[in-house]
Amino acid sequence: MPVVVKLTPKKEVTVEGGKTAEKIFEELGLGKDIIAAKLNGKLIDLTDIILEGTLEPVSIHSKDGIEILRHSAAHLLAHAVSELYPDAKPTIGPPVEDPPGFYYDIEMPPISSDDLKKIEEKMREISNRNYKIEKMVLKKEELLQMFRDNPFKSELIKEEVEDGGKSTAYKQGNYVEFCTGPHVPSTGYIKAFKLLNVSTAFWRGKEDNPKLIRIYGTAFPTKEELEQYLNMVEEAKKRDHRKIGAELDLFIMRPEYGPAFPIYTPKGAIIRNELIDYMRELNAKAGYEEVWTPHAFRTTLWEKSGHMSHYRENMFLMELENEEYGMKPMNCPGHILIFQRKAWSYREMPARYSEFGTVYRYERSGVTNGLLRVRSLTQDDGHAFVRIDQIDQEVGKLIDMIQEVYYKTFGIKELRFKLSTRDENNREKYAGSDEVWAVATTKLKEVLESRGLAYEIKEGEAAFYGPKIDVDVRDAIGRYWQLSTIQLDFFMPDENHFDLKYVDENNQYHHPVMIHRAIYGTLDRFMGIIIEHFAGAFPLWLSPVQVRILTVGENAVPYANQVFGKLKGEGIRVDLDTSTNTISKKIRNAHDEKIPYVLILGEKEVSQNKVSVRDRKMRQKNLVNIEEFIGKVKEEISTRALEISFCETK
RNA sequence: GCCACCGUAGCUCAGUCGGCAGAGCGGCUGACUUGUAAUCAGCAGGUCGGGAGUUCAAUUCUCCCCGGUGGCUCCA
Repeated sequence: MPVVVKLTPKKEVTVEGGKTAEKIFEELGLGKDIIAAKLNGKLIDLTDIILEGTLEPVSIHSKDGIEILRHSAAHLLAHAVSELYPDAKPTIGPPVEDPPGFYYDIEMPPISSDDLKKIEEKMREISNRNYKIEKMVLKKEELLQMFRDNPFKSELIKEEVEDGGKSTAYKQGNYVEFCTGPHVPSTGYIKAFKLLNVSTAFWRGKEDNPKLIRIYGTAFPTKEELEQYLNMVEEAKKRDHRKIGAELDLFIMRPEYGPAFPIYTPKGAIIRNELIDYMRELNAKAGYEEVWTPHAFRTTLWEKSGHMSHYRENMFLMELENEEYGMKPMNCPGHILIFQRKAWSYREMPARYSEFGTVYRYERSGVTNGLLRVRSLTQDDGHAFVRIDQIDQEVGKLIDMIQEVYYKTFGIKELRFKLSTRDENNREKYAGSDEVWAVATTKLKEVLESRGLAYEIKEGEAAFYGPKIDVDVRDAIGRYWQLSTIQLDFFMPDENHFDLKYVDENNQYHHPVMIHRAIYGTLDRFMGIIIEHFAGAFPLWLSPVQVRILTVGENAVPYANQVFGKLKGEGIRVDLDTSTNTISKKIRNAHDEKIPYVLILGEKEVSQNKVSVRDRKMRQKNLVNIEEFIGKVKEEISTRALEISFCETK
């Protein structure tokens, strides 16, 4: 029977079937980098016999090929562990796309980083033995017999293989894996790999299940690619906001007095305040009225809002004069009190309140992280109280706002939109009627789709009070963090909670829907993300010091003072370095501090009443008029330009 | 909270197989008065995260605690 072999998307040949994919490719003269095949679009092993269909070679350099390589590398890891620790019980070990690599969860005694080296050596040894990786097709009973000593694999076989059905296992040397494959042809294909770290995980992610050792590693088709990746990781570590935050003196932590309570220094506070000013402008444009609410309330409020029953473990609570108080973990109940102060007409909806509200959440000790996960956090919070027919328009405006902020103003392109819906099998966990959920979820979906945004649906991740759209952004080392959020809430406005109302044109009362939203998410996490995004080289409007004046020789000092005063008078954040350091040293310091522009003032500038401008990208424009420079700088600041461009030569 | 690793000067890090604690940068002082990515010299700076134990002697070994990092879990 004929097999159509697609050599490239355009080039096809037809060959006779009935032999292995490997044989077919070999006869067509394909190289050794072919490690698997695709039959009618499905990945298979080279050793599979092909009868008919469309067959494509899968190169180790392709996306599929690399995934197979990493999957096989995970097996190699489990194989090595099994040789070194005969009692170890491998569970699952998948490839991971982001960050690129793989892991394997194994039940075994805890290991150290020295052990990791040993395991890696053993992997190399097994790779060099170049075992053939052989596929075995086995009946369910045979598989259960084969893995009878491994309760994890047995559980998987019971679940995944039908009674009376068959599945596959792969054998390399004495090591056998229950796995559907495909895999590289032999262990010798896995050459460029490295084990990265060890942690723990729970079987199937449940805290009460057995604890497993998770070993992370990565693998690439070539040693060069592996090296390149490891270098990239090293480079990324230099952008870590904790490192840059200390170097540029933006914030400090004093864990002995307040673990995960960030303290913002003068320079960091400038960035925070610039971020606030910008968002304040956007909020005002979007119809939000800024409010302010206290940092603590009696727990009577938190009981009414449901926080005492749903969020108590994360709250800072205190008792005073026999009354219990709680630091606010969220701003919404405060905003609800503001909404409740008067009667509302349908004509006045939506009502919108915003607040840069600092909230306090007791996060478990192992989860905090620099500015990215803290216990005191300031949200660019806002609540819109809307009629149900206004949901889509309101959400649409927020999506536009998110896009403007991230794409345009900050140049952050890699956003991950998530639509979190309720778990349809557990409806009782959620508040509100089926109809309302259906309408709200559909509306959110439509808003995303009408804007052509790719999004992931996260079933079961909705808040109990309503579905939501979240936006995640990556940090320097590739972890995703949630920043923006748009949450629909039918719960707090209802009659069992705050019983919020507006009256319609027929004099009927309705509950408004609450939209909880934050664009940055929190100033803290957002600052962490942009520090890494810009690697500390902020756009001019955000830079704590926008211009530094450097003098060459003491004769230039009076003139430098004059220029300094002029820039300061224009509202530019400027400082002055008249130290006796060499000009080289002053430039180096400014560069290390990522100061956008430096003015170099020496004899020439003094005598001609000009300035020489050098930017942090080492571009320079000599002897220009001060006014010209000031004009351009002010323009870059007021337009919140992403790039510094004064020294650009066209 | 769980597991592994880590904690030495403001920062980056060396060091002690148990015997008076080191460097570079930064800071201070002085000299130099400088033209595009580190001028030279001197000085100061440490309860070696905290507590307990073993020891003639602990920064080093043991235990407990605190904190950090990476994961896991959690994340209204």
